[in-house]
Amino acid sequence: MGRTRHDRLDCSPGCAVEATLTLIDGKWKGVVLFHLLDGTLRFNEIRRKLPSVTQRMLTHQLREMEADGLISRTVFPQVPPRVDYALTDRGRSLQPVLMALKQWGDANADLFPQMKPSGTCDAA
Amino acid sequence: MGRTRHDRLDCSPGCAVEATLTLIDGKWKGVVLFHLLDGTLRFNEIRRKLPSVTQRMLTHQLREMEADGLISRTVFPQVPPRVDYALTDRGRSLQPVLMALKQWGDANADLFPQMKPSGTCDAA
DNA sequence: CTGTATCCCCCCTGATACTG
DNA sequence: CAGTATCAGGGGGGATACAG
Repeated sequence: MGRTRHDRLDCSPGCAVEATLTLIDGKWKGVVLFHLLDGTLRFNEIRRKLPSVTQRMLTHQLREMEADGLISRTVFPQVPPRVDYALTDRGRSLQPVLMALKQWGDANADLFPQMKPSGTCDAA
Repeated sequence: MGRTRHDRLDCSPGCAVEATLTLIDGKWKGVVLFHLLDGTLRFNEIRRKLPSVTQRMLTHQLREMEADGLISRTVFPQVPPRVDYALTDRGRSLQPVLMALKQWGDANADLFPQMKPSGTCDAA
């Protein structure tokens, strides 16, 4: 079945915290969602924004987020193929969470020596 | 060295999102931080709040959060031993992030069938 | 009470090649 | 362009026993 990823949930008052985390952790998910806040993106457009993600992993993470109802996947029957990814309403509702994560990360950039200051990135 | 956990960081405009996630994902970290918002806790007090965490994992996660400067660890040289865990200023600054995660989780509880409504948990 | 130490397994993740 | 298939490795995580 499809819900095995959420088995880590126990039931304590803070379980909703972990529940949300199970949806957005996993390598790249947070960044992908963040970029989709700006609008629909094609597969390779997302790929270009994540310099070191592999094709296999990106596909996998996108499929999981689709299964969780966070993003939508639209296939255009063309040659060459075209697939658009966009946030669903539920995915977009994560915006406050994503912005909180980003703001904290920027404010504590000293913890992440390999993270360049916001705005100086290669994908900017 | 101690920073290998953060190797997943690439440099794209959303990298701060992933950066923050590397600190609070990992099983139980989010919930532990959430509970520590209410005040200092002893090792076994935390353990009681996480019904299914193993001793080994809890120790490990606590050590990582300590290394990341999110929590402080105070050892009282007593028999039996006593160890207090508390949020550092940096850890407490995660409050907006943690609350955003919790609010979203509660608002989307339908995604997590095994999560009982907030307030009905065994540890309440 | 608060941990370490040891063993072990599964899955996440990567590398590479192939396909419609 | 947008994937899938396959092989392989490393580490996250669990169970259990032991220690100060």
